[in-house]
Amino acid sequence: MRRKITLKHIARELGVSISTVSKALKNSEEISRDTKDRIQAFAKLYNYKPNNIAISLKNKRTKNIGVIIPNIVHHFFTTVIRGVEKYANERGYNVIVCLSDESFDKEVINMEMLANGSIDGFIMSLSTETQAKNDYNHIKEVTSQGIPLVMFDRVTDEVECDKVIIDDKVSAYKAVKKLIDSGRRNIALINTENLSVSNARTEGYYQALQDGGIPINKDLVLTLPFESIDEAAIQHFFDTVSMDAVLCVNEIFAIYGMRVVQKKGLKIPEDVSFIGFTDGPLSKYANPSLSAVAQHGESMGAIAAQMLIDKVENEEEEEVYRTEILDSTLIERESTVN
Amino acid sequence: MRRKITLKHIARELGVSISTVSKALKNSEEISRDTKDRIQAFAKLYNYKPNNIAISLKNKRTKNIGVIIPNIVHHFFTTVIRGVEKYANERGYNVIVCLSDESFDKEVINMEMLANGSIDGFIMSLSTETQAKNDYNHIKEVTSQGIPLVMFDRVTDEVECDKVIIDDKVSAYKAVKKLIDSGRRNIALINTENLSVSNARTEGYYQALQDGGIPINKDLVLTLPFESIDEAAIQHFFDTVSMDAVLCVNEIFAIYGMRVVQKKGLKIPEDVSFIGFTDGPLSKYANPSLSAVAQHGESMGAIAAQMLIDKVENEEEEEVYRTEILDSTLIERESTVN
DNA sequence: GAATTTTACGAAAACGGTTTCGTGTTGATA
DNA sequence: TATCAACACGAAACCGTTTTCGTAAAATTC
Repeated sequence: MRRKITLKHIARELGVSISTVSKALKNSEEISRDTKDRIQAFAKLYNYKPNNIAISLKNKRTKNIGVIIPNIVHHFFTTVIRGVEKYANERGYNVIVCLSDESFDKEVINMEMLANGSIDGFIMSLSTETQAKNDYNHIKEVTSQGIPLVMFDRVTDEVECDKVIIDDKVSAYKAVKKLIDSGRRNIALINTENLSVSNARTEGYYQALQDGGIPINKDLVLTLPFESIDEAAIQHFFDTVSMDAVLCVNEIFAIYGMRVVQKKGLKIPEDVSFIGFTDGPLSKYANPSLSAVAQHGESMGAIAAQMLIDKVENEEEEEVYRTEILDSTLIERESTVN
Repeated sequence: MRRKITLKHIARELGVSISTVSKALKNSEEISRDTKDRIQAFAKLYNYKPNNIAISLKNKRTKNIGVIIPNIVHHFFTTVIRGVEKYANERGYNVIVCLSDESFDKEVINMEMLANGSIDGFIMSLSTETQAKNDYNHIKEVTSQGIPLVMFDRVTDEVECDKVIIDDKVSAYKAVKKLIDSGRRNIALINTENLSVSNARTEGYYQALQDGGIPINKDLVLTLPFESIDEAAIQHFFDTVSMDAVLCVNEIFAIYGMRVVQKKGLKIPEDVSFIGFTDGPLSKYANPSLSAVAQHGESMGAIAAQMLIDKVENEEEEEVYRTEILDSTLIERESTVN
């Protein structure tokens, strides 16, 4: 077991000082060609690589970025991570992933753990619990220490920092408008409690109906607890309410809704159109395939990473925060008529 | 912007030495009650937290574990990460995720980056390119430095380390046997090139046919390039070959296959049964829902993390390596008859 | 009251690097 | 030949901890 070699080893072995070795390996002008050659050859032979931790301590830079997300078993977050990872890697950063599991406490613990020197900055999306509690002190604590933060998707106005989001209201608006334009009048909505993005989508839904001159009917809105598939509630909803289109704030609700509707002998999209939020494999491979609002998670992740690293590397910039609003795309598939 | 406070600050502020502060905060017997109280109160007031990097350097322990996977936009790997993260977190470790993107080069770069002190050990699953190349020097390099490694799912005999896998051969065998027992005779297989797990599953498929007294017909096997959905090839396969059951080495092939079969007017499962590998949301929400071999990624991740951390923390144990073989479960849904 | 033991703290080394500054040798210049 | 700059290198500080060891002063013992 060859243990990692250090500058000290090389110095001792070659009878020079540590500083000389360090300089030689950086090809410093201060060191003679001869000595540099000897040292570089030796280092190469023993595959010397500087210790990241020591460098981090010296530079007060870890080249790690912390990503805190509520859930990783969720296609959207997964694509965001991929975007972050790809971009960060290109700029020489590693990504430490922490899952809050939609829990406030875990979010706090994870942030505190990473904030003590492990990372240069955070990228995060709020847990539902945090959004419900509306308590952001742990986050303010971190930003007040000067640690850069970029929030994405599930954000809050309570914290001043860079943000990258899609305009959920406009996205929902456009989706509903599409349904109206294709002649639908009884448009239902299945949404979720306590979630910033769900609320924004709901606003867009109402706005589109209003602008389309369609009276609002609260019976057409089914609100479910966070992403729990309450099968009975969904069944009951479709049994008691009649509609010709449904907008769902997530994929699962839509997929499950389509099942129920099909079981009732209705045709999709002829009798009922469906549009889901957050395009993922489920939408793509559903039968019929599901029209969906694509959020482009990978770009979102890459942009968040770029904003973060730019801030990390530009020391003492003026404290000005940006909110980047990304376009969403309505991907039309079999569950809607063209 | 309150910058992070250090021992040095506290020491200067209170007119004591750094060592005294350090000891006081650890409640050392060496320090008088009075002094300890003063220091602890001060530290609490300014929310002192020791710097992780400095501790890592001192202890030669980072409390980070590196996870290298080919792809994160893949439900199975996602569940594994979740398992790793949950377990690791409980034991006070953070998880650094790197994606090889199925590329040999990225796998090498990521490992080298992390191996220079950033992590205490690795958990990894091989990229297809690495498996195709059959070159594991980067991995041997790391293990020879004494860095603990646990491989999962896509493993190789070429590297000596702990492993955690499911018995893909047996799993496939059981799935095919199930099909045979339900009366199917023309059982097709859709697999993929250059992938250890796909090969093992293929072996199980052949073995089950043989043991079931069913002659092997190579026409019933369609081999596709890695996870690319060659729609034309799949279409052609189902157009030219007739079968009454299909085993697929991944979800996507199965889902897509079911589509093609349904479009041809055949009924699932009456005319053709389908079983997929790696149970995920796609299988669960497919229409009809897809029977699948569940790999229990989350347990796999948790077990891998446990093996790794145990090794990391048990310094100089005898070098004995274990391979943990997990049971898979055939989850029967609508795509097979009971 | 002298010798010894506690008590309570500080100095310094160590982890593995980087970097500033000082200095003994050269070789060139006047 | 005396002076001085250039060269090539080493000492030491520093990043933020932990930990060993040394030591004044106070307390105890005889």
